[in-house]
Amino acid sequence: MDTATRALEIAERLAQTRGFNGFSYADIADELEITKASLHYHFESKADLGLALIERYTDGFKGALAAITGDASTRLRRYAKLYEDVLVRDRMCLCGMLAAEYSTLPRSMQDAVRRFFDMNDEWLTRTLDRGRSAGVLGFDGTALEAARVLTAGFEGAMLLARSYSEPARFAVTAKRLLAHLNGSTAARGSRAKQSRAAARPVRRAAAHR
Amino acid sequence: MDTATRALEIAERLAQTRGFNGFSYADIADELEITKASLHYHFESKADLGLALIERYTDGFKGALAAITGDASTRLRRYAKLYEDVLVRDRMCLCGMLAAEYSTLPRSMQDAVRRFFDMNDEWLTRTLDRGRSAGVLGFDGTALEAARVLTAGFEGAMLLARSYSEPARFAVTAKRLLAHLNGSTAARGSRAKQSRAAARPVRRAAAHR
DNA sequence: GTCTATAGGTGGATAGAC
DNA sequence: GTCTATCCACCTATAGAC
Repeated sequence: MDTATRALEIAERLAQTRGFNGFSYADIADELEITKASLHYHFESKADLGLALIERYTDGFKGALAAITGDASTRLRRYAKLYEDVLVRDRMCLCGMLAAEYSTLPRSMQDAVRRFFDMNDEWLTRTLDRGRSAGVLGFDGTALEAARVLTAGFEGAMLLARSYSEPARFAVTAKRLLAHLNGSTAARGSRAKQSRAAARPVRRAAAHR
Repeated sequence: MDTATRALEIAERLAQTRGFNGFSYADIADELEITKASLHYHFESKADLGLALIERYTDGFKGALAAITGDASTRLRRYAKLYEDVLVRDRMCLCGMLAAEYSTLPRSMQDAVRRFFDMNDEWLTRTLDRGRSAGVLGFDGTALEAARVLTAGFEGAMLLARSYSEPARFAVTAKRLLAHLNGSTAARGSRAKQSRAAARPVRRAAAHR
């Protein structure tokens, strides 16, 4: 692997764990065992490095999405798994992290972050629409709205799970977010407005406080 | 207002917009029109300032939660409104922002960030449980799990809405997240697994792509 | 491609006068 | 409480030799 790529892999890990403003050329150079000056040969400025980082990440994600098969319900579970795979490596979604730092980023990086989320919106919207048409999924409103609930929920769940070092928090939340779309479960069919707590004691275990 | 408090207000705004690692003593001192040295008189270290920031924010939020009245459904809408009020001032939730930077924060601040989310978990869990018992809300699983779906969704929606300068993204997502709990709406009652798209054309306007 | 050396700036923090 | 002056570590970035 060439030096530029190795630099990107190190930078990616640092950006996902500490944020783009949380690491420096020195951190990367030290790990590569080259000097900061040499690193500037590969990436003239940190903004250039950052842009390359996002575009590489987006391409990788696009490839992962393209590799997802199955019916809509399965696809969504696999989509959630992509996030979970990032989290279990103790990382935040790169673009979720950059979204937090958004106002401090150079314009080129801001635009690239948006493109990542736009890509997610498109993939999810398509998947949700097809799932609903096929009768596999059920949800109100537009598919785009439902897509954004998922993205917000997944990104937020990652953010919080990381603060507690509890990847399971993500898994539980992701599962429930997907359950809202899964019209075919027994739970949905049997649930009513009125208090059914007493009727389903098994699901009430371990409530907080 | 005394200097320390004014410093905290400025720091709070900067932390919510740029992150804790995105501002410096110089930024605050410049706005206050005092020197950095004077600021160190009020807050010996940036870690001290950061801790005071979170504790003040948490206290304020706790007060806002205590002031919320109404049935469970109304309370949840008002809870969402608290987040929206932050967002429309072009800010991220302070602790959501700090959660992103979590691994770079001093231990004292990390613990305080967790306490903020623990407080939210408790308030939401209590509200959700009461709402379900009263028959106002309907949801599967534990109230704690449902609470965390809301927190994750709200924090994530704020994060994304800010990257697009579109507060409406938050409002739409928040509304849908709450709708999942509102067993009494006509939508829930009428929705089925099978594709009902054709039956509800009015809700299908403006799909993405 | 990688190095040494350095520029020019900013970070948080402290000493001590007023 | 606020100041001047200063420290030292770190930041991104560049010039120019090898």
